[in-house]
Amino acid sequence: MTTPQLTKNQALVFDTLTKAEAPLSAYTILDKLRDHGFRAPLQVYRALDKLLEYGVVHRLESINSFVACAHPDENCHSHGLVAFAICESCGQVIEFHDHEVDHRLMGWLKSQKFKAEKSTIEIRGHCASCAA
Amino acid sequence: MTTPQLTKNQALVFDTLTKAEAPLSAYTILDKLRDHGFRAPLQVYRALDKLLEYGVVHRLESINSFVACAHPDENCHSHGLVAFAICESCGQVIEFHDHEVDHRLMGWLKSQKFKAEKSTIEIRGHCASCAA
DNA sequence: ATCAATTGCGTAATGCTATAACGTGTGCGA
DNA sequence: TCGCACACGTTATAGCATTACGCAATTGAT
Ligand SMILES: [Zn+2]
Ligand SMILES: [Zn+2]
Ligand SMILES: [Zn+2]
Ligand SMILES: [Zn+2]
Repeated sequence: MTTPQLTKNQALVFDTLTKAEAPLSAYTILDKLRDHGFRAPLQVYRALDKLLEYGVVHRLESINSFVACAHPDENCHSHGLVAFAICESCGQVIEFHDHEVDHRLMGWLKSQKFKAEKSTIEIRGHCASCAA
Repeated sequence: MTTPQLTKNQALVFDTLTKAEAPLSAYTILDKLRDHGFRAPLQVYRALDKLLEYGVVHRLESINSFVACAHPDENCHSHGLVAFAICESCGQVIEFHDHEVDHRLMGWLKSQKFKAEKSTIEIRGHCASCAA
């Protein structure tokens, strides 16, 4: 998927996520963009939907938040699973890919004749800095 | 973790989940239990918290729902990751465990000095019956 | 037996997350 | 010019989860 030119709203949301040091909720993004004319949640959600579609943003299901893709250049996303380690202290997210895990999971799913479409792999815990 | 005797509310919620053929949201559980005296979401959430703690119920983060554990007898949960395949047509959930995936993920996390505490692995798609 | 601490329960209020429904404007090809 | 697709703005609503308060039952010393 090649990323088309972003619209104004999409660019604002993407910028906000890119500059953030931790995942942001849709409503947090909304608050950060009020000065730029954002007034309603839907403006954020609509932009996020497109950014997710383009693959430049990920949604973290376990914390209802969004994060800019850490590997926008690699094309891993098209043929592999993405996993996230999320620090519950500082919020930092490490995004990673592992074809071994990928193959193993896909193999199991295939044996069950389950047709996979979307995947979520999220590990919550504490990062090296925060693990005291 | 050994499961203590369930309280009345906990047993009602657990029963509801056990009988269900698909994951249920907290509010759906609430509706199903109104005849048994449930009036507020908190009654459900409190019971769910305990059931999750005992490991007899799982939360599916990607669909904000809860499901009874499919392997209540095995003690896999204590030393391994749990994964779910969720059919978006019929709602059916397949719960499975794979030590290979487990080791691989944990190895990676260890290399990052990340201390894992909770994990979420959920694959959404279509089950064998629904995959037309 | 009594007191204190813990746990569960009931209710009301609130907060956070996400979508539905409606209408407007703009660009672009038929 | 018409029709269509798409982005946008606004209001209202739906869905998910927690905070806060008080009371009752249980437990476990003293
Ligand atoms: Zn990515
Ligand atoms: Zn951290
Ligand atoms: Zn289980
Ligand atoms: Zn199905």
